[in-house]
Formats: sequence, C-alpha cells, structure tokens
Amino acid sequence: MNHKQSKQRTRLLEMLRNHYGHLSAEQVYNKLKEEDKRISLATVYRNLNLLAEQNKINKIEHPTVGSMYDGREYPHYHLHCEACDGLFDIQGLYLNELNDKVETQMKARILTHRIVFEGICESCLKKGSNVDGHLT
Amino acid sequence: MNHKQSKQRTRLLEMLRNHYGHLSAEQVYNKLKEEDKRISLATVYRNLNLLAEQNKINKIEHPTVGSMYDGREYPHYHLHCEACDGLFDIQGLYLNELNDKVETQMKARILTHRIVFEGICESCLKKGSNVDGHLT
DNA sequence: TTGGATGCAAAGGTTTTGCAGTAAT
DNA sequence: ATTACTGCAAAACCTTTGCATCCAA
Repeated sequence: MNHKQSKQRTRLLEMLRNHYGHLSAEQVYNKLKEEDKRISLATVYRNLNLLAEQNKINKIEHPTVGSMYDGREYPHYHLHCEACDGLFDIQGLYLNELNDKVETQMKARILTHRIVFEGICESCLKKGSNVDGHLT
Repeated sequence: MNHKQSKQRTRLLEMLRNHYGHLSAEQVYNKLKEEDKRISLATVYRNLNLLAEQNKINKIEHPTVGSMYDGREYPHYHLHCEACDGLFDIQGLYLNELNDKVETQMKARILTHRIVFEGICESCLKKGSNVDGHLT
C-alpha cells in the first residue's frame, strides 16, 4: 500500500516526538484536538497503528489502561508502577544479544523484543505507598 | 479480602495447570463448560484476574487477541509469532539480575518483569510465510 | 484523476459490574 | 450466620469498520 502524507498523520507524529512520556489514543486525540477541533478518534487510531507498524512510534500494552504510545526513536524498556499506574522509560539497557539467543534457542526469527518491569516507582516509594496488598 | 475456595476457581486453576500452552478467557470458559455447563464467563474473568494477582497463573497481553493465560509456575518469557499469531514459551532464560539492575538504575522497587519477543516461529519459517509485509 | 486518508457514526470484541441467589466457612 | 462467590444480563471500554467525502500526488 502506498501512503500519502496527511496533515493529521504529520501532526500526530510531530506531537508524539515532542512529547516526553506516554499517551493513550484518547489522550493523543485530545491533544491534537486542541489545535484542530475537526480531527477524529478513528483517524488517531488509524495513524497510531500505521506509525507503530512502521516503527516510527512505540506501542506499549499498558497492563490496566489499554495501549499507550510514545515517540522515542531508540528502543527502550518500560517500568510499570503498580502504585500510581505510571509508565516510565528505562534508558541505556537494551539487550541486543537477547534476540540472537532466542533466535538460536527457538529456531525462530526474532525481530525485536519488549520488556516491562513491574514494581513501584521512585516517587511512590518515597510516598510510602503500599499498593493494595502487593507490598504488605 | 478473605477468599473462600470455590469449585469453579479450583477447577479453573487445575485445568490451566494441566494444559500446556496459552488460553484466552473465552477458551478457558469453553473448556470448563465441557465439564459443567453452568459456569459463566464472568466467573472465569473474575477468577483469572484473582489468580493472576496471586501469581498462581500468568497473564500475557497478546498483541492482537487480548489477554492470554497460562498455568506455568516458573517465570518464563514468550515469543509472539507475527505470522500465525501463536504464543510460545521460552524456557531456561530468565534473567534474575535484570531486576536488580533496573532497581538500582531507576531507584525503584522491582517485583518482576515480562519479555515478549516478536518474530516468526520455527514452524512458520519452514512454511515460508511472509507475513503481510512485515518481512518483505 | 486516482486512490489513499478523513470524519462520523455504527458495530465489534473484550472485560467489568450490579444484583439476587448460592455456597463455603 | 456471614460473607464471599456465582450466574445472568446489562453496561462499560477500547478499537475497528463502512461509507461518503476530501485531499495529496
């Protein structure tokens, strides 16, 4: 399929690139609507899926909220805080060699991998949250 | 909350423990219904969530199908095949040290982590699938 | 001009919830 | 006797899709 360039897709990508952190489709939609009321949620979903397939953005399955997106261009892992439900980037820890290892072991072809760490983020630790029993 | 033991929950856990592979909530529901018509999907969901929270079963976010569950008792990673959409266990490759590493780096408390590898499984490679453009 | 992209609304699929009844402790 | 658990159906949610229109190439 040949893709044309659309204002909506361009703005969406630009917005994600300039936004640090993770956004849901709905949040992306709301942010874009601030500039142009006429954009639709369907378009946001269509473009998020397209850009994620093209690896121009990252799609992360958030354990409780649905899919989240970020515009980082380098591969990275995520920390999901069970207390505040936040999603945090983990920098400088991408294990390239893992793909080869699994490729050999599974006799498969590995394209990429994702890691999500589960725990309590720095800020929640300071607050002394005890997270509905997980930590008690 | 104090939990009582119910027939439904017991059977569900037992079934998952004896079933090798991954099942969706719907599939769990159908399997359990074979033995007892009267079980409900809501009960299946409630128990899957409960058992996953208690770490008695694993919940894996399948990229396209929704949540999948397995009854393995040891931690392991998964391979998602983009061709057949299958989910495969990866044995003997659990990196305990990763948790410490991230704990230090993020000043967080890490409880666990999950890895999903994306690629093409052995069987699909043999079939020479070329997966709707991902590999072309 | 042509085919991809959009907006809108409707539909789809998965998961959760309210409630009255049932069963475990 | 309590209180959690169940079944059922309705509701909630997130995401996708059909279609007529619009717009980029």
